[in-house]
Amino acid sequence: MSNTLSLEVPRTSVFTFQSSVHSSHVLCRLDEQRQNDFLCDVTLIVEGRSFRAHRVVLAACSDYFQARVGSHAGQGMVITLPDEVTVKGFEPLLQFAYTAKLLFTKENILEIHSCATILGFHNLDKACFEFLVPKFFDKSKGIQGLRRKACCRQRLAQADFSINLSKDNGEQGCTGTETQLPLMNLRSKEAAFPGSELTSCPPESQSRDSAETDGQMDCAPPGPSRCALLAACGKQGLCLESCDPQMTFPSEALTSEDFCPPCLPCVVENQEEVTGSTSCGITPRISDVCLAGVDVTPGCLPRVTLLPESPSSVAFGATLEMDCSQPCQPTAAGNDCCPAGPFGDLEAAVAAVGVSSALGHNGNKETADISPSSNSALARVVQGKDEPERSIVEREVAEHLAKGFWPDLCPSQAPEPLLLDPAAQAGLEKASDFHWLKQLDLTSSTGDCPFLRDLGGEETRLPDSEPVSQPEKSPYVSSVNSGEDSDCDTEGDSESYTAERAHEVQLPFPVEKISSLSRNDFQQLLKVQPLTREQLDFVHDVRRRSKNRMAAQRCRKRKLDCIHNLECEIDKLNNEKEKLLQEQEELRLSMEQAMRNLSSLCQKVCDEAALPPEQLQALVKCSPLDCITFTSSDGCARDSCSPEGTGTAESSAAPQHLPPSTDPISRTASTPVAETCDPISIINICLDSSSTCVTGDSYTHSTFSSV
DNA sequence: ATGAAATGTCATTTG
DNA sequence: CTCAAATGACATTTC
Repeated sequence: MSNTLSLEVPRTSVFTFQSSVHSSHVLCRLDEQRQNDFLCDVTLIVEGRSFRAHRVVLAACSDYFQARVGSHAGQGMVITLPDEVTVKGFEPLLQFAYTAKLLFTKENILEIHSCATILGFHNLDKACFEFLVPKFFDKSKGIQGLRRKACCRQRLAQADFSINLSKDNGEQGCTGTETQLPLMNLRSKEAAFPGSELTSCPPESQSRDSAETDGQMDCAPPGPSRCALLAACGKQGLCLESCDPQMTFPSEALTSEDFCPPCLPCVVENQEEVTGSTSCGITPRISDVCLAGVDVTPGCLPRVTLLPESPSSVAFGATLEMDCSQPCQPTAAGNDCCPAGPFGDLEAAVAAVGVSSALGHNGNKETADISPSSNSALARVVQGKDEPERSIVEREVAEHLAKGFWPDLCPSQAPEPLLLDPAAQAGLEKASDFHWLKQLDLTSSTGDCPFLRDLGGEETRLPDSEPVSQPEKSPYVSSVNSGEDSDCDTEGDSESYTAERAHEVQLPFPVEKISSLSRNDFQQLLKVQPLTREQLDFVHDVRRRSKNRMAAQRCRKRKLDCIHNLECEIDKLNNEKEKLLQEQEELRLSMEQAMRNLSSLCQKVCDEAALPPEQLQALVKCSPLDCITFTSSDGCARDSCSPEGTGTAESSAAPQHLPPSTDPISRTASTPVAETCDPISIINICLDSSSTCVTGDSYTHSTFSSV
C-alpha cells in the first residue's frame, strides 16, 4: 500500500500570506511600486546585485531589516546583505514581502529557507519550511505516519489555486498586520488550542516539534496559520494566502502527525492543464473527517480561496471528494481512525488521487461518488496514481484550516471525537461528515469560508452514495447539524436544510415531490411508500412549510396587488375631482359673464328711463323676478333697497367685483335668478343710478362670499 | 451601523 | 373534524 505512495514535489508553489487589511490589490500595487522604484528608499545588495525596496515593508517583514533600517532615517540607504544570503533565496522573499506570495521550487526552497532564517523571516520560516522542507525531502515519513483510515478519500482539483487565510475581523493583536504587511506575525495564541482530544501525537512527537520550534514558538506547536504552508504536490503554482497570525489552531491536532505544523488546505492540481471552462461544474466533495478537534481563536477567520493561478487553470475543474465512513477519532484509535493531522496520511491523499484518476477528470460536470464502503474504489485509490496528490494535500489542509477557523461550526465534533454507538455513528456517517462545511454556503457565499471559497464554485455534496435529488445548492451547505439538536444557528438555506434532513431520514423519494404533488397524489404516495414516524413528520412538516411558503407569497402578492389597485383608484378619483373642479370653474366664469351682460342692459334701461327712486322701489317690489328667488340673500338686497336703507358709496362697484363663486350650492341658488332676470343687477343698477342705496357689496357678499 | 425590503415560518382564522 | 388556504406577526437575511 505504502509503496505506491509518491508525493510529487511541486515544481513551483506559491504561498501567499495575506492579511485582510492589506488586500491583494494593495500588495500588488506595492510590488509594482517597488519594481518601478517608486518611493523606494533602500537599496539591498545581494551577491553584488542590487534590489530596490521600501524600508517600511522590509522592516515589517523581517527582524533583520527592522534592526537595520529602524534607526536609519535618510534616503538612499544601502544595505549589503550577509554573504549567506543569495539572490536565489532572497528574491522570492522580497517578492513575498510585497506580494504575500512565496514562489518556490524544490530547488530553491532550501535557500529561501536559509535566507528567511538569516533575515529573520522567522514566521515564514516557522510557518512554511518546517512543513515544506520535510515534505519535499523527507517523504519517507509520509508512509509511516499514515494513520488515516482508509475510508478517508478525496478526490480533488484540477487546477492551481490560491488559498487565502485571511483574518476577517481584526481582533486582538491582529491589527498588527497593518504594519506587518504581508508577513504576518504568526505567533498564535497557543493557549487557545483546546482541541486536544484528537491529538494522537505521541509525546515525543510533540516534544520534538516543540524542540524544533525556535524560541518564539517553543511552547506551542505552530498552528495552521503559521502552517499556512502547503505541501504542494503539483506542477503549477499553489498559492496559499495565509493570513493573520493570530489564528490559533489546535496544537495537538497539528502535532499528531509527522507533518505536524502543516495542517493546510490541500488542493490537487490536475495532471494536465485544464483549459476548458467546462470543468467548473465538477462537484467537489469534502468531508470533515479528520478535521475534528481543530480549534481556532474565534474571530480570526481565515479565508481560503482557490483561485486559478494562471489562465490555463482558470477552469478550476476540481472534483473534490472526501469520504469517510467514520467520524474522526482521536488518533489513539489507531488504524481505525483518521488521524487528526491533515497531512499525516499521504496514503489517503494518494488514494484519493488514485480515485480521482480512476474516475477521471474530464473537466466536465462529474461527480464520482465514492462511498465509504466502496472497497473497490479504495483499492484503486491505494494503487496510487501519483498525479494530483497535491490537491489532496492542499485540500486536506484547506479543510483543516477551515475547520480550525470555525470550530463552532461543528460543535459536535471536536468535543466529541469518540465514537458513538453504532446507530449514532451511522447517522454521522450519513450526515455529519460535513458538519463543519454545512454551514458554509459554497454556492452563494463561499467567501464566508475562506478555505472553501473557490471550491464553492463547484457543487459540494456530502459524500453519500444515495443520490438524493437536490437540484439547487448543496444540501449540505449551510445546514449543518444533523440530528435532533440540529437547530443550527443559521437555518439560512432552508432548502439545503430540508434536503439534508431528507437525506438524514432517508426519504425514499425526492423532496420535491413532497410539495409538488397534489393532495391526492401526495396521499397516494404516502400509501405506496410506508414511512417511518420520523419520515412522516418530516414529510408533513416540509409540505406544510412549503405550502405555507407559497401561500405567504401569494398573500403578499395579493397585498401588493391590492395596494396597487387602491393606488390606481386613488389616482382615478383624483383625476375625476380635477375634472369636476375644472368644470365648476368654467360654469362660474360663464355665469359671471352673463350677469355682467345683464347688468349692463339694466343699467342702460334705467338710465334711459330716468326713474325716480320711489318708482324704482316700486319696480323692485313689483318685479315678477323679485327677490323671492333669492331666499337667503335677497333680503339684504331688499333691505338695502328699501327707502330706509343706509346707502354707501360703494354700491356701483358691486357688479364688477363679484367674488368668484365656486360653491355649487350658492351657485345653484343664484344661477336661476341670473338666468331669468338677474334682479340683483337690476336692483343694484337702479340703486346705483339713484345714488341712494347701496346693496351690491352686502348682497354680493352674502351671495357669493359663502362660496 | 442601520433601516427597509424580502422572505420564511408559525399561529390562527376561515371556508 | 380535517385540511387547505389565507393572513397577521415575528425573525432572519439581504441590500
